[in-house]
Amino acid sequence: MTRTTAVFRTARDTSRWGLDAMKLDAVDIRQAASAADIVYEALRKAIIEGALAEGENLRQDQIAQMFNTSRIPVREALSRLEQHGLITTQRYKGAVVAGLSIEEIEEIFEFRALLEAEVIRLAVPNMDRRTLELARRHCDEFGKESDSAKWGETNRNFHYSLYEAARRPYYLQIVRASLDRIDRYLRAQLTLTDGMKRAAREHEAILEACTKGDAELASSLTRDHILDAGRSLVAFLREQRG
Amino acid sequence: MTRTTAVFRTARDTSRWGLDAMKLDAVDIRQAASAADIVYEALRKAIIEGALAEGENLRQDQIAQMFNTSRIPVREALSRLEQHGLITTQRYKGAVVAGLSIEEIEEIFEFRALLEAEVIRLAVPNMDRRTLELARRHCDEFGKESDSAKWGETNRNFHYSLYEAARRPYYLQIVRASLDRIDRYLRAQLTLTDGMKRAAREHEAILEACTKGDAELASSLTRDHILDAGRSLVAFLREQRG
DNA sequence: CATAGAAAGATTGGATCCAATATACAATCT
DNA sequence: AGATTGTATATTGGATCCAATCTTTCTATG
Repeated sequence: MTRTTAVFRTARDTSRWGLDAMKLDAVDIRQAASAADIVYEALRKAIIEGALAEGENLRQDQIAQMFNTSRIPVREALSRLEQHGLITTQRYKGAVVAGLSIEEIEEIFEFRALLEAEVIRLAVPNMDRRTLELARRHCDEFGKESDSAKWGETNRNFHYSLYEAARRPYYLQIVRASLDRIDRYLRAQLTLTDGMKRAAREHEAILEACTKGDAELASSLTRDHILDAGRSLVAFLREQRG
Repeated sequence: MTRTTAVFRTARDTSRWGLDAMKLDAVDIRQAASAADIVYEALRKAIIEGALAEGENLRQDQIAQMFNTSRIPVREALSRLEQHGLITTQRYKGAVVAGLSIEEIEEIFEFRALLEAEVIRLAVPNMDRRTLELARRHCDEFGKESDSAKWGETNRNFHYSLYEAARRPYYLQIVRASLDRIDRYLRAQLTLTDGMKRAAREHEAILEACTKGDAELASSLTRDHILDAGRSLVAFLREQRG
């Protein structure tokens, strides 16, 4: 391992040798993921996609064995998940996948509507041809996917490709976190209703407004898109939960 | 320590004995803070109040010794601080108190204006007499305090006492996190300018609008209050940083 | 038989130890 | 001298061990 480091250290200064010719990417080796990063990302993905049911118990030892590591990185991953509201923990009792009440879900949708409507309003003036083309490609993906996991991914890609143009990293971080919290419920509902077709239509309309440069229209469409999704999800859950 | 635990364990089941008569508060002993909680809160407070300068190095070992504990709880505390954006860490290099660029500060103020204006709009219809009286008391505190740490605390108390009425825990969590990030800069500026007097006047106006039940006015006053503070802070920082 | 209380097992929180990496500095070569 | 390489030290990441607590099971007793 010491050898490996030495190799990279030498490789990093490309001023001499013929290294330039090798066209190595300027990857910063130090950003390599830690064990905690890997565990965190895996658990986050599992929770978001609904692979881990809400209320499910997360035992440190068990997770550690899954990832062939000790409990220390697992604890750090769990700590991060708790900060993001994806799990809840009790001292000496452990962690469970967080479940959301219908009221909490309603609040998050209301919040997202406010935030994302503003983000896209700020984004529209900055959208260049590349952004719109990228969003167009994501938008076209919707027709093809029926798997809810992939659909959810495409949904994120579409919205974020537009939101990026707002150049508001802090807003986007919050948007991401709030979507993380309700994505499972959204995906579960989309597969069981005609929500996907409806969402696809609304995405088309949003993209069109962006292409025309109509920030206000894009904003209000986004707002309605989110509120509609929230309403039908809540209706679905009330049915399901009784 | 074992003795102490035994005492608590016995005290917890109040079914027997004459404990009911003692009118003990129903404090859940299990919520007692862990070492990580204590370290986290202390560091968070220090960063928010500006006691720890931005860029300052946070050594795990050093902090552990300060709190008479091992590095494990310290690591967890640092992890939480990083999730909240109060510090930045690099693998094998450690943690430093996060600094914000002027652009980032502007973005956070813009974000807060959007969010808090909405929160207070939602809150006004729910404000009862107790809420308004509490806010009034906090508002009256402003005249007395000139210490920036206490002023900052009073400022939070005032705003949150109104925001609570919105009954939107998720919104409030985000509001709190975004204020945490810029509080240091705000406090530093307030002590050096006449910002405190101005803020006090604006607080009076906001409280008055709430008392009258004018949600739209309270919302727009809050929005302006935050944007004004942001603008003068940014001007101050541009001066200071050159 | 039901239930309070105690013992046993499981699980988390924290301490200590080892490994991996970074930084600072001395040694060496041109 | 200046650059480069090796080494020593400091610091973080991860593994293992112990203590504190929760949960379950068992037992005694009414």
